Amino acid sequence: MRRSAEETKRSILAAARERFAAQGYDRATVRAIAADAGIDPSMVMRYFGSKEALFATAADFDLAIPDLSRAPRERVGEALAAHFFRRWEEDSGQLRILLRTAVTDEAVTERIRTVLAEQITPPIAELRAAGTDGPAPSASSDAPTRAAMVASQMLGVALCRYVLRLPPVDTMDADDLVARLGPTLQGYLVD
Amino acid sequence: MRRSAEETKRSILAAARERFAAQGYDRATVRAIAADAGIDPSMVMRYFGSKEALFATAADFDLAIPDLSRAPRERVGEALAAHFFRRWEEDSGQLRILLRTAVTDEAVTERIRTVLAEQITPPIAELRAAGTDGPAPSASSDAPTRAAMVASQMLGVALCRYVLRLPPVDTMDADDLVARLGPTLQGYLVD
DNA sequence: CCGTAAAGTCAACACTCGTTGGCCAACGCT
DNA sequence: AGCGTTGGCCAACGAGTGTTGACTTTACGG
Repeated sequence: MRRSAEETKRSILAAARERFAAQGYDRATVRAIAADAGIDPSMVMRYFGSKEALFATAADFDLAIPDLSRAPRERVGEALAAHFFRRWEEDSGQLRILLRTAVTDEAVTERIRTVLAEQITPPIAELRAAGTDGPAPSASSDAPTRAAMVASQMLGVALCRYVLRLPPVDTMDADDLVARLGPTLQGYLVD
Repeated sequence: MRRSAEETKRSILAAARERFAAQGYDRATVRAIAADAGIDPSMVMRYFGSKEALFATAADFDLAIPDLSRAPRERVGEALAAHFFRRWEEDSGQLRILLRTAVTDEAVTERIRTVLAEQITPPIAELRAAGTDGPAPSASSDAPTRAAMVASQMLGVALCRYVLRLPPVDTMDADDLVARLGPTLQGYLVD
């Protein structure tokens, strides 16, 4: 009994997150994760049951979206971009796991679809409904399309910055990126 | 001797492209590719030497970039977006291979960096140099940054449309996407 | 102070992968 | 017809994978 159970469990989880983020699901082997955590591979199975279960808990995090109602209407795009980077810069591991595994694992892809539909689209629809004052019918809402355009730009820049490490996006100041992405998101949000 | 050598070779290559595009490098097994081509796995080695060599020839294609000098200056963004989709819609397989493997294979990532630096950045630098009439010094050219922003948006929308199949981007008309992406690229290109 | 449960190690299983070498069969030529 | 070349298959090897069970060591409580 060197370490406590909870302590070892956290150690395994941390090593798993790092490996999954750096190498993706297939190339991150249980043996390598165990070696990083300083224990035997069998302990991974003991504490998490299977590699897939380990990945499930390692990839179980929330990507909360802010309320767009605050922030001046002319700068909502910039505010949204800033929010994303504020979250990503403090922990890019989760995002790297998401992008590295989404291209292979259908479950992760489905999760992104859900986040887009349930967490990104509604605030945008609300923002646009608030824009049209009065009982404007806003016939066929294109909020899903606008949300998807926002997602495509943000996923793209995240891919280039954290996964592909494409210069000069990978080394730019987050502030500079926000300044450049702001007008784009603004265009997608409010035309 | 059922088929000619060249015929079988093409058959293997076609199966390989489909598998690599759909599953990425690791999950596209030599055995599965051989089964798709209707021959024995050993034939793959005979004709291509190794799995990595097979991948190299399967992923060896050019992503040519158009000349931005034509097209009216106010619509250069839209023209560029249209060009990408014209190329992608006729053969999305190559692009899927690129995106699915770039997140795992460092060589593919490096290839993207090279394309960005040698094929995308120069035309943009030239476009901007042509914009400033006269001997404007254009002190520190931010063409690399602008090119990277363009790349981030286009890679992002390609990821969403062809790999993640994120609704509604995956089913939208290419024309509609071009219309929405045009202003964004325009902003990145000419401020 | 000893027994017991927890924390950890070890060796192995069953499987899949890329890869190899030997064998077989069909065609084209003289 | 005979022969060599060529396209193809079969069986197997060696390495690496996730996973399992039995064994060993450590700490703690009566």
